Amino acid sequence: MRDLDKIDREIIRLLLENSRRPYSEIAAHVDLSAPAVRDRIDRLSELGVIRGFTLDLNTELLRGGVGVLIELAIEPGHATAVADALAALDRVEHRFVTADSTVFVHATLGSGGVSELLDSAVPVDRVRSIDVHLLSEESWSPSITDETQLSIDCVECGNTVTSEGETATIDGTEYHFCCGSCLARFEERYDRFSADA
Amino acid sequence: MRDLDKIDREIIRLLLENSRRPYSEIAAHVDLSAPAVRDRIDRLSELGVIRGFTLDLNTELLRGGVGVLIELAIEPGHATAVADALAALDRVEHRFVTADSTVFVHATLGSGGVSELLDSAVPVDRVRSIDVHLLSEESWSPSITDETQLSIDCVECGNTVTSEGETATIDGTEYHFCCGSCLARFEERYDRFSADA
DNA sequence: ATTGAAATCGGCCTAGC
DNA sequence: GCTAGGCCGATTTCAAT
Repeated sequence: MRDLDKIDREIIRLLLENSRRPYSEIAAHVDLSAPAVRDRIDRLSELGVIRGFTLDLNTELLRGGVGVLIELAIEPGHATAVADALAALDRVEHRFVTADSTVFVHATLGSGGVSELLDSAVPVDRVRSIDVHLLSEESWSPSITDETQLSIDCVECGNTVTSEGETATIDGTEYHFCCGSCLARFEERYDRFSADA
Repeated sequence: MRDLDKIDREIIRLLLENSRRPYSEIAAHVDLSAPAVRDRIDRLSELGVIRGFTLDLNTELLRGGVGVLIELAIEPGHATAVADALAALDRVEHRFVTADSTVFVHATLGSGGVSELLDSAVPVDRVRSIDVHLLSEESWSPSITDETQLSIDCVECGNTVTSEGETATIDGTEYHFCCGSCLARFEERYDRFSADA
């Protein structure tokens, strides 16, 4: 498994700035051919590093309601479940889960307010407290630093996959492993599972 | 000034999903010609509703440091200034300013930790307290609802510009006004200012 | 209609086994 | 010496203007 190199980071930087840039323009910047740039972008997409191409909207010019940051203190162990339930909601733009089991939700309220937003999605008995911060300003400016590296977990043991790791495509899906023995163990389990089914 | 219509919102939705979509494909979806779609996207960009085309990166696969949400309680009246200072930092991805003068900053820490990040940018004497939340999960899913409308402030009086408002281009810049008299007042001041200079 | 970009393909080069 | 991965260049198809 190759890590991100300087060129990958530069391509990401250029696409963060303008994702509609033609491959040929990017190619000129990083001194490669257009197909090579495309290959790298495809690879970054398959890896999941690039989740998609999207818009930077100025939400301050759009009025679909009031912007809020909701702070939910959750029973330990249930933060991820609550966060997942919130992910499905249209009005929720960001979710942050903290190490101490608090969920921050950045959302736009409709006329129904906070209760309309949360009631359907959040299991009340797991929530210890709710704090709603009204927002007067929001901004977003994504970036990537020169130190940014890949951080992929081995699907077998959970350790971080280094450049010595291995990648295997099984039934059309790519899986990443930290070492050959994790790959072997995974394949064995996979074969057993497939045979059962 | 025209407001957002159903087609504008559909175009935004399609671009949020994939900003590299060709105009022709969008055109087929909304039943217009490709140039017409282009005109609308240009208009949305000029209005500032679309700030740019960018990437949705999976930060959980990228390791440039530790993700944190920093909560800064600021002296009333200085929140915006502090937020602006933070905007320039590379490691800061989001900033939220609340109505009660708290600034939330979503950032990725380098080896220098929080102090390295904040020391250079934040005037310490304006900060009442700092709270750092370590993040274990982050997610982003932008969307636009059917109720979303434009919300542009009149540059003369600050009121919201409705569909009855007026737009004028002065020295190459577009300005929006809630009514004709605000436009006239603005132009008069502008001429006086230009004459002085 | 013209210009330019995206997609696709065969072949080359390099690193590693 | 063989394989895999990364890149190039040419060509064809499709989009932008």
